[in-house]
Amino acid sequence: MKVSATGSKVAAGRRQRNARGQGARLSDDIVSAALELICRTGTKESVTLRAVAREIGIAAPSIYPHFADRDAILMAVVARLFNELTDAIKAGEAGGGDPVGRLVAGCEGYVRYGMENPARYGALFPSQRPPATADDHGPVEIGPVEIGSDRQPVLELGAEAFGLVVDAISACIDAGASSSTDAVVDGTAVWVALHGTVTLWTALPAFPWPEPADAFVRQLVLSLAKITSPA
Amino acid sequence: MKVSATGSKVAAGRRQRNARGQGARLSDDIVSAALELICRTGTKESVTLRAVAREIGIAAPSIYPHFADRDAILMAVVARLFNELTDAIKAGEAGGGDPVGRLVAGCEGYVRYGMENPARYGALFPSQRPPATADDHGPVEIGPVEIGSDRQPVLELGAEAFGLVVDAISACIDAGASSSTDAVVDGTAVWVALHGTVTLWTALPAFPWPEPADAFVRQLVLSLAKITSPA
DNA sequence: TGTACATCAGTGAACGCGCGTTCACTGATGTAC
DNA sequence: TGTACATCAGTGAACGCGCGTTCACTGATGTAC
Repeated sequence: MKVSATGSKVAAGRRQRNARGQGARLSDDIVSAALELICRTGTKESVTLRAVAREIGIAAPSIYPHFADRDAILMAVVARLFNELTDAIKAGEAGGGDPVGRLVAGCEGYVRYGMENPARYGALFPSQRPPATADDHGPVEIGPVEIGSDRQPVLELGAEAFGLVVDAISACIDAGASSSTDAVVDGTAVWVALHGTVTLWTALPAFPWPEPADAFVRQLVLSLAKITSPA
Repeated sequence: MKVSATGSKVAAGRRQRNARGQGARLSDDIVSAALELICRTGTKESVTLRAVAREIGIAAPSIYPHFADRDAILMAVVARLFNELTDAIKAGEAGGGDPVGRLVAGCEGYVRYGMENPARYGALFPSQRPPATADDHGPVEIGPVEIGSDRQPVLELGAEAFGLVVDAISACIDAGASSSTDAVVDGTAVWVALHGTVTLWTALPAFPWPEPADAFVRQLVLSLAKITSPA
């Protein structure tokens, strides 16, 4: 018998009705079930109202009092995942020693989280790209454009994770270990490289990636954060 | 009236039947229509057999003699897109002068292609991530895992583009302009950074990205390719 | 203390939609004799 | 030269499925009087 983070039962046939006043627990179970589906299938696509309901053992319409639609569920999932990612960076940093060690270890924590949880990491960012305003061969009439409504919140939610990287670089600058003159720009470069590493590595596992991953990440970070005196 | 690359008509109501012996033209039109859908919607998801057929003006079953299934269509689309990406890199390189200039310009061409054609670039790589063998909170029974069948070919198709980057770095090494001792590993680092730049930039356009993009890319490449004497 | 009532936390059937896929078919065009 | 036939390049109707969403409903539990 599986038990959700909130303690109520999940996925074992018909679910036991929450006690009066505890209706909100279903909200957590819905988010957990959506995350479970993402992990099992590797894609957000699998999160349909009916699949979520099936996973929990409720009727599909029971979701409506808790979430307006599919996007609202995904938004809650993304919020939970960004917390996990931030925690992974912090846990990494805690294992570093001096500022450079902390920066590198934090970035390794980021990449390790993505590598070990590819489905979770992949769910963090919107997969739908907006049509270019003038995509070649494109028709004049662009048609109904549905920007994923979970696009903007990613920025707010990801700000903390990004801030950790920038702060770690700033600490290196302050310690005289980095020649960077702009922690934000160089933090952006580091972030972009970490993201590319996670997404390409997990998307193309058959590519001859340099092993071990930690050493590869370390080199990336030392270069892009302009570290002058590596620990 | 729109005309496909092969000269036959596309999307204008009922399509005119191909002449005897020219049946293969429909194959190209199917791929073009799938690409058109991807560009218009920003996601491969929109490529359904029925949507493709609607786009061309044929009946849905008419696709079967040309493609076994949806994945076969997408595979053909990806092949076409990798050629475009490779061309973009080559066009960039052609605008560079010395080895370092060519490397940087080629990478700028890569990123420019991705930025200007986010839907096309996004379609190049499989969006589905494989479930981790031991995703946390995951159940013991993993369930039916559908690895996107377009996963492996990406490697072969992308090999040429990746090779261009590696060769450009090798040229820099040979010219004494790079302290790299492993063009493949450093090429991987560059590729990962370019990929991260394109995907994050287009996914999160509201992020305060450093402008101009070309200068950002240039810095990334100079650092990761260990260029010692920038042009 | 008893009881009527309100509220909570859902259920179950039904709708219309787009999808992949199958099946038997159609009509133009080339070719063998 | 005529004509029967094979082939090509598709069509149109139909199937069963999962989906989002709606609607009226149910049954347990707390609360006012």
